[in-house]
Amino acid sequence: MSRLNLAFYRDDTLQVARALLGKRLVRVIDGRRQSGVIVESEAYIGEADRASHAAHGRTRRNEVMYGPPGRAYVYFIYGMYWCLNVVTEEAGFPAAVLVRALEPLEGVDLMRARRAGRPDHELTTGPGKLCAALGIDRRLNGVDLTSSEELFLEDDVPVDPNRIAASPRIGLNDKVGSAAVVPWRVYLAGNRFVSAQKARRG
DNA sequence: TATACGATCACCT
DNA sequence: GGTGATCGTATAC
Repeated sequence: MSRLNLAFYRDDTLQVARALLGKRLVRVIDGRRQSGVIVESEAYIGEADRASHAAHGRTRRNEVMYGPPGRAYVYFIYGMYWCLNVVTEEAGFPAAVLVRALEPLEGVDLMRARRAGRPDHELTTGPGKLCAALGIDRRLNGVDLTSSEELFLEDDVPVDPNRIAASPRIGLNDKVGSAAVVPWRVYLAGNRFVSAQKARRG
């Protein structure tokens, strides 16, 4: 299994969002691997994207998005959840892909322990859930995914492009205008680990 | 210094 | 269908 390299992340963000589907997200804690296949992601592209954290320019919070590609951008939301992004494109241009859902593969026992009381099919079916399951928090913000020993991505089995579906991104405020409707969420159609709260398009 | 709110989730009816 | 939890961040005073 080979690790994704810098060139993978430096690419066009929408391309990376699609290419991440089927890749393996690996978290290593105390030498134990916990991993899952990415089945859902969302692209956030530049300051012109009004739904992006970079929509109002560079701040201490979003500065990792402005840095080199291949870094983890981990942010805190709603007072209790963490979300994981991978930074894309050239340094200086703020763009990233939010990892929204995983199909668990390795270390499921550890994920169950961190998500006590949740059934297996709800361990990683959302951006907050997967960070809880894999023990991802602010300590990993800015980590270089091309060299880190605790968080990285690997190649896995190729995905049939025909299985990739797209939809508007989830959870955006109406105030972001047209950014709320562009189909920058992508996912593996039919996969049971795609996040699916309520009825949802796509 | 104060305040409003969010790239969510779980639990309620 | 609706909403409370809970706090870092941005922005307004």
